[in-house]
Amino acid sequence: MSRAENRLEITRAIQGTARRHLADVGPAALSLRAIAREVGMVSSAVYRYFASRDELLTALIIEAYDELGAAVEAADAGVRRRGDLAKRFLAVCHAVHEWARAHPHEYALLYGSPVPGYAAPDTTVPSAARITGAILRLAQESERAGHPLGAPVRTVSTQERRALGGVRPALDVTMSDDRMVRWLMAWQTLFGHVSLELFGHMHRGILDYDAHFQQVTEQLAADLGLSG
Amino acid sequence: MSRAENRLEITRAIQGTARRHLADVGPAALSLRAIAREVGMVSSAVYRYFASRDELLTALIIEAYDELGAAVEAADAGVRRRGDLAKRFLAVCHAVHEWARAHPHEYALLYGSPVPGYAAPDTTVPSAARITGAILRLAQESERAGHPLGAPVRTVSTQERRALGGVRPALDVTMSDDRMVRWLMAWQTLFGHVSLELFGHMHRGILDYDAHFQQVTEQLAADLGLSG
DNA sequence: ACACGACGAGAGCAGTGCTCTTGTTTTCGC
DNA sequence: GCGAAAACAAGAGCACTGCTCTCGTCGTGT
Repeated sequence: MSRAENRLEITRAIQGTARRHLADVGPAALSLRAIAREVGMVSSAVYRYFASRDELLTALIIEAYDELGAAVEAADAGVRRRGDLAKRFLAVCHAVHEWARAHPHEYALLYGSPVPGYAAPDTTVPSAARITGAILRLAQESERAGHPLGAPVRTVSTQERRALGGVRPALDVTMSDDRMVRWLMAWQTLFGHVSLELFGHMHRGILDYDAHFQQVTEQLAADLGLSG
Repeated sequence: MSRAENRLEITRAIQGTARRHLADVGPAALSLRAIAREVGMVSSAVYRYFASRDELLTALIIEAYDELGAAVEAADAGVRRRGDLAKRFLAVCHAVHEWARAHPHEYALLYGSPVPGYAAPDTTVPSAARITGAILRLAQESERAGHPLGAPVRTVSTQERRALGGVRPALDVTMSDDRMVRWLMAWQTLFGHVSLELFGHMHRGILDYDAHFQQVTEQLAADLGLSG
């Protein structure tokens, strides 16, 4: 085995072990030493592969974003042929919900509190944009199909018009301002629901998370004008 | 100074210092030893006042919930006399938004990722319920005033009806199911917006957070049927 | 007055991220 | 093919962390 191959394999072993530890104990309790022990190295040796704990964390963040992004895109593609935009939107929402519930620590790493002293580098941006991009691409298709919004939107202020200016170039989508407002609200509701649920704020209030999520996402689809 | 007085004062000094450290470095980096140093004690002495780091954290969580709860209630009370429900709702939303921006680490402690290995005890529940309670009390008043929802809600499924069963006893409010669905969605949108903003997910997309928040909350008020 | 309990200090344990040095092994240029 | 250079693993060490245990000291209720 060549040196380059070996390096790749060990890097993968470290990241894989880190991933499993992350799922077990969460990002804040991730121990580089414990990872090294399991891989069969001494802790200092890990620094040959990742310059710091933060760099390892960045790799895990990108991996998680890409996994969630792939899940979302797969869910969309799975119903694209025989489904209308409402079905596709619901599939995307459920993909986010299910992935988050299956990987609560990874979800917390992505959408929970930022790790203190850690600032995500720009390398994470493209992977992060996959999820929001997949959602807003449905919005764009909806507009191109000429579907009106299900619930009307108030007049968009000029400040808000300016504020929205960054979304189109960042995610490479185009649509009217009022549609973007509704879809951004749906985006916030979706992640608000998932975060509040996963972080325990629905405890003893909502008795059936899945039923409530179903109701909320169907309502979002109706507000967006997706239900035929 | 009697022993009991002294104990109270030192307890407060520890919690106050902890609070300042929390605002500086965030919950995960909270160091009991550093707090002890600043108070002028050795770390082991702190354990006379808080049985563990987790117990200190619990005290901070309750303090933060109560502070946010008080801010929300004050915002509501401030416009109650001369304002309709729309103004009160907007005041409450802005209170949450502003408190979160002024105290990002405290907000993260409350609504961000749970601290690993820490489970919030039931003592935090009443304080946590103040915020959601203040919001849903507006919903109740809106219903009692006979205001219809601004955006209609789909038929509430029987599963969802059951799922909502815990909200009324937990927060001591009553309202119809469809109204509760809309208000819970508004609750999710509000905290979704704040979390996504504070945790960096609107970076380079939304160029003016305040303008967008204004637009979104006004839209929520309209959907809830609050705007006269 | 005295015994008990509260208290602060200190040492110590097991763990952390990270750095530096040391010895070994692989790779590459001549 | 050989020697220099780079890559690598290991270990010791530093400054931390939460937490426990012990040991004197001092305030307080009986």
